[in-house]
Amino acid sequence: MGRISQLEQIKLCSGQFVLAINDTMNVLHGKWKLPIIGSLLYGKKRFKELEREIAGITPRMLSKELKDLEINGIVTRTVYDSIPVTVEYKLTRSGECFKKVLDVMVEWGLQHRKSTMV
Amino acid sequence: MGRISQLEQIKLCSGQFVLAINDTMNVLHGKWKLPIIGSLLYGKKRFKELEREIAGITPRMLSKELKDLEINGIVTRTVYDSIPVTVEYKLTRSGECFKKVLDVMVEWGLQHRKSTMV
DNA sequence: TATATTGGTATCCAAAAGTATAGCAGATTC
DNA sequence: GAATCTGCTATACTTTTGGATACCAATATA
Repeated sequence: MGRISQLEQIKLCSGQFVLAINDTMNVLHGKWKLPIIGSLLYGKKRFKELEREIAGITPRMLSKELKDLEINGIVTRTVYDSIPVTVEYKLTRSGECFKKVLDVMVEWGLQHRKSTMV
Repeated sequence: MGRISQLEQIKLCSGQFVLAINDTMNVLHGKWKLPIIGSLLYGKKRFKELEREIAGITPRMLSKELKDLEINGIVTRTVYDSIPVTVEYKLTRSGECFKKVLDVMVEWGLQHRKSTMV
C-alpha cells in the first residue's frame, strides 16, 4: 500500500473520468457541432462551404461554433491572404480521432433501434 | 447490381447513421441524463436514492429526465405497492450497453487531454 | 399531535441557446 | 453602376432548458 489509500485512488481516477466525459460532451454540445465535425471529416472546408453544406445554419452560429471547436482543440483555422480572403477550417488530430466516438454512437444507436423497434 | 443504385444505397445508409447518432444524442441530452445513467450503472435505484445521490438535482428535473429515459427505452420503472410506495428505476439492456459509449467518451477525453495539455 | 417518509406535480421565473435580419469592406463580375 | 463574392459581426428576438418553491396523499414514527 502506498501513501494514497485505495479509496483516494478510486476517487482520483473517477474524477479524471468525469473531466474526460465533460471534455467529450463539450464537443457534442449544441445543435451544430456534430454537423460541422461530420462535414470536416471529409476534409478541410472554407467558411462558406460549411455554410452551404450544413442546411439551416446561420453564419452567426457557424462562426460561434467554429470558435468553440477551435478553442477546444478540435479544429484549426488558417487564413490565406488571397483576394477575397480564404479561411480554411480543418480537424486537428484529436478532431479526427473523434470519429471513434461517433462510430460507437452509430453502433449503439443501430443496436438500440434493433432491440426496441421489435 | 440490384434495383437500387449505389448512390441511393449510400444515402439510405448515411440516413440510418444520422438517425442512430440522433438516438444516441437523445440519451446524452441535457444536464442530468448522464449523472442518472451513471448512478444506475451501479444497480437499480429508487427515486429518493437517485435524488440524494445526484447532487443538485431537483425532483422536478429528476422526474422529467427519468420519464424521458423511460420513453427512450433506457430505463424501466417498476412500482411496488409497499407502504410507502416503492418505485424502482433500472437500466434496460440497451441502457447497460450504453456503457460502451461512455467508455469511448472517457477514452477520447483522456487522450485529448494528453495531446492538448502538453 | 407534529413530523418525516414515499414519489412525485404545479407554478412561476431566470438563464441559456438558437433564429432572423441586416450590415460591412474590399474586390470582381455582369 | 449594380450585384456578387469573401468571412464574418451586431442587434434584437423567440424558444428551450433548468431552477426555486410550494404542495399533495397516505402512512409511520416520536
